[in-house]
Amino acid sequence: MPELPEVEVTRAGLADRLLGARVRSATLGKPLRWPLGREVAALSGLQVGQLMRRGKYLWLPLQHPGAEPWFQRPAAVDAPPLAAAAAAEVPRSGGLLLHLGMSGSLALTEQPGPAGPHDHFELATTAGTLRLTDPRRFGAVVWSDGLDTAPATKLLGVLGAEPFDPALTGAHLYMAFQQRRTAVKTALLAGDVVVGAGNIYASEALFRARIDPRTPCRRLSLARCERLLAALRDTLAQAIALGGSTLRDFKDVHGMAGGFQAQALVYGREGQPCPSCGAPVRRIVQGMRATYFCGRCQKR
DNA sequence: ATGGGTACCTGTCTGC
DNA sequence: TGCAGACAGGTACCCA
Repeated sequence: MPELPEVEVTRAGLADRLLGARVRSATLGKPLRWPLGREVAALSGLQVGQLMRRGKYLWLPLQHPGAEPWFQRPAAVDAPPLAAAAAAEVPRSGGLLLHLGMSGSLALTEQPGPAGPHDHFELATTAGTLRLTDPRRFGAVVWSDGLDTAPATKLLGVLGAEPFDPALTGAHLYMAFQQRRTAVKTALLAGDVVVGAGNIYASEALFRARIDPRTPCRRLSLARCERLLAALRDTLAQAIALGGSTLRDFKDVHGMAGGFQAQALVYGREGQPCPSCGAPVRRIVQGMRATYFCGRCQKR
């Protein structure tokens, strides 16, 4: 489910509320994509930093608040033994890397009800309880000591550019695509050139750019790469403004569905008239994923 | 190295 | 009504 807009809507809804909160406890449900080790038991007392997004991942920094002045003591006297004891019990500062997979969503509630059968991770904090609901369990919660250490480096290192990075240009797309023989839709989904477009927004952006999703990357001109990047940015920005897309599972942090799916021009609209020319929208399968497009408006 | 297919898991919808 | 099968927003991994 969650593509970049849904993850960004989630981040925006959580960041301010969680900033500075202290972890009370962490609870695991059924296993997710990767095991979260015994770090979970030692998260209590850590303080939440600025929630960030990279691609479809969220990074929740958790820092040891030892340097915080909420509890004053003569540091010179007992700092060494206390520091040694803390180091043995509490993980080094780091954070949780979260992924929503296909069906995940996060909610932060002050008074959470009992956990449901699809609630697989819970972080109780002084700002409320953060809960990950994910029926298909393709999502992930992983501890990393930092963004510059494993496993964060491994997971994030393969990601392409952020679509809204002002340094990213159509020329970058063009150069990267010159090396590729795959269809442009497949390349967008792969996310190693530009991140953020999943199955919905890849189809939507290609429609808006009037590019046939089957076009081999290396056949795209510079002008069409520029058009594609602009269309991708427009599509993602519109989706973020509308709270993302909800096909079935996605909810924002308040439990509200997104609104973009009603604005989809081709995704999920097989046989319906193209909003531009009226020809029936086609559905094909690329890389075992459905692709929707207009065979008349979108050119190879 | 690139690129394709497989696997992970559960729920919902369709057609017989 | 029951049931098998297809399909669903992602992505790491294995093999050609």
